[in-house]
Amino acid sequence: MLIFIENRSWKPRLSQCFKIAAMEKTPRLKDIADLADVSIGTVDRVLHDRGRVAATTKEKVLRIAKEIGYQPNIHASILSGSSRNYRLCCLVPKNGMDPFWDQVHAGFQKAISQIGEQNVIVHFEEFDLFSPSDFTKKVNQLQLNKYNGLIVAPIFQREYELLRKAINKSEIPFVVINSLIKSEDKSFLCYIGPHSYQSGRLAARLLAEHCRPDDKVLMIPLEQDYQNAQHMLEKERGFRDCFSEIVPSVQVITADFEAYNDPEALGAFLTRMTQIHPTIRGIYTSASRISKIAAAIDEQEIKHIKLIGYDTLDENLMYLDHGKITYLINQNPPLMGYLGMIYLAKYLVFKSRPQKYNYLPLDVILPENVSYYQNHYLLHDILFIPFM
Amino acid sequence: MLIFIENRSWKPRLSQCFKIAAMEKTPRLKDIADLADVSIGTVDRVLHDRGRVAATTKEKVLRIAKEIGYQPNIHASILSGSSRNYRLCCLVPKNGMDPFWDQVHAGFQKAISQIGEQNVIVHFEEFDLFSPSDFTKKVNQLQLNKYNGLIVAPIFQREYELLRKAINKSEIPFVVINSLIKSEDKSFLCYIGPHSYQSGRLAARLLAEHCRPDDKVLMIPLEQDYQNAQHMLEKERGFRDCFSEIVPSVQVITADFEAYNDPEALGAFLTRMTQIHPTIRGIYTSASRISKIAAAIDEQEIKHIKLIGYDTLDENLMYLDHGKITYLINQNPPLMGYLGMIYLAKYLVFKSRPQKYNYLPLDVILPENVSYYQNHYLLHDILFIPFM
DNA sequence: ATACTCGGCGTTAACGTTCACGCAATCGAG
DNA sequence: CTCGATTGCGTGAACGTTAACGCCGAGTAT
Repeated sequence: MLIFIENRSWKPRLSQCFKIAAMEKTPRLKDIADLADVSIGTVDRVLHDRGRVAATTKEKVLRIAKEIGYQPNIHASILSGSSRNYRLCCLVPKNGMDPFWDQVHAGFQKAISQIGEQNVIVHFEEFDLFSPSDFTKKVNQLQLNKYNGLIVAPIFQREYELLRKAINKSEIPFVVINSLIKSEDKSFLCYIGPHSYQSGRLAARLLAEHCRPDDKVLMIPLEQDYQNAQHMLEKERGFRDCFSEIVPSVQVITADFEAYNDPEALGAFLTRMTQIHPTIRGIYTSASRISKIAAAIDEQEIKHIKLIGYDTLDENLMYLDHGKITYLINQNPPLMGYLGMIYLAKYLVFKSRPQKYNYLPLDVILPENVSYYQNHYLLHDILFIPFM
Repeated sequence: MLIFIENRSWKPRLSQCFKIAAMEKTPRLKDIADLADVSIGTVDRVLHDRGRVAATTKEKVLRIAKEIGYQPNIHASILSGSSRNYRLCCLVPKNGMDPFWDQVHAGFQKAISQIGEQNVIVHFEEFDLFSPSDFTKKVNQLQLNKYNGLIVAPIFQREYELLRKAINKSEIPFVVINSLIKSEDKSFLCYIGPHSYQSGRLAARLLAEHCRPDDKVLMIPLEQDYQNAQHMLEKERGFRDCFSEIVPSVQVITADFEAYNDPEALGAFLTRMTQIHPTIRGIYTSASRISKIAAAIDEQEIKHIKLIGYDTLDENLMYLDHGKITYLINQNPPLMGYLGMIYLAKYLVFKSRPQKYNYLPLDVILPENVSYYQNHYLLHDILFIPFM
């Protein structure tokens, strides 16, 4: 559809003259205003729903805007509003305590470096990954009304309830990352993180391709109190479902071992398991600690056993290179941090609402393609993008 | 470093008052101008090297700009220059002839929809994927001086030479996608496409994990005149290198079959091969036509044979779902088109020079994670981003 | 001496959007 | 009937950068 807009005056700027010949102008507020016989200010009030406009005028403006396909000029918008600013708060596990969360923090930093120009200030409220009480403490000292938005990792299911109620009362938008709590409450702006069930299925598929009819596979979560972590249970469910669908004859054995920081104990445990179940073909760890298994397992036992786990942590990569770990599944922690912050900032700055559920890609990693998934590949080039 | 800038007047806009308390302003042209005792116009001339400035003034301005860490405001810059425009030309295989290139075109379209605001006009000059002479014809009717930039897929090694010389004479920036021609000439702005050698290695690794000592693997390129396509040769080299490094006892057999559109002939050929080499464990196709093998191969023969190939074409996905194809490697054709255009546009609009070599990620695809790599995942959210 | 060119610099309109402010008309309460 | 509140709308400054234009003075050619 081509609409002729009469009222545009052309000054003899050379480049503009060229432009007339080359392409039509994109419609502006002014064009809507002219067509609707109102002022720019009125159009702006309509489009931003700032009230003080007659119902008929409003309708007319909206109709015309739609007809001529108005799209706001994001650059003008930012430039104009460049004096506004927003305060975000990140309630996440401490940086420097856990390699997984360190990578998430790297993603945050990447996002911050890109949205800095947009007048977004980020405050970190970090808690101890292994201490529910520390989480509660940080929640209590959080002054929600100081912020325009919140990013939260609901690591502790029960303790998180407290925060949720406070957020709902204050009505600030919040983004949930890493895991979804089973709850009726869907008031979050969006979720960004792995699809745990699917992730378990993918691991199963990779192992299943190697299994013969009477093989067994071992699942060792390596997570403290994993029965209380929703995403761990989902992974196990996916893992088992996939096996029972594609190679039902293979037996899946779950056996957790929480003292994963003691290599000798873990080694003894693994030796015992392989003796009881000599046809074990693969071992799956649903946390990111598969390197603990690789370190503890006996050189001989591993010959015909495939190890699979999560994330490109340095320890994991070492064993992947040595061939002790066969596959890693990348849950892309930097992207989680990056997108969480970007989406929230975009929502505040541009009022652009993200998809509600954003499942991160599950990348299968082998020594030959690992380089593409390290160092936030692609995030280097792709920056915070203004769009509505 | 904190610099106090005296001369900024503050109008009583509430949000701005808040801002003073919250953070320092980022330096503007005006701040440089004040410190250097010149006008904005002069500073702009210096920074854009538009001449007409005394050497001492120029030096002074540059020094101050560096000292206060001046970064141009990209939004103001675009807004101001929004009347400029740029013309790009895409010299690529026709849309609608080949599923791989159709996906590349989808990436182009995505990029166009995002850079449209930036006043970039894209013209397509499409040639027949299977006709070197058509390529030459299109090159000859191309008026290079009409464009500010070029994107080219050098499918035909020899015929491409002609174009290269013309480009070099005209000195317009050009982006090379899909494959790198072995040539001394490195004058292109950047390359975007697969790392063919590494791609072959990855395929080898995936198959090798399934091989026992005396197994064999079959490589069937399924490409017309594949000896003349540089990237095909690279893939084969990578494939063989990887096998000889990690399981040297496995024999790699290359056997091309160009009549790949005749399922019966291909089926007969495969039956013959499996009879001659009964221990074949896997078949690798270095073009994106692995579905042809899946369609032609006998149900019985495939039981213990893993098929691996490239790209998420519909035909390939069907056989992946059915379990006939075990792995697909995604070379991400949409991303190739997308980035090619984005990088060129960014270079023209923002003068930001991309990395010279951009190798696309090699994603391993199974039925459980295929959804993440279809429909240009992520490109939906991540848009053309202004940055310098 | 006059008419130029041109180096060096400042001024200013324009890009499209936002939002505070202010004016006029209308409404409702006293 | 009057006064304050509210509704509906227009005006214009501001955001930071770009580049056309024009002025001044020094140098050069006639």
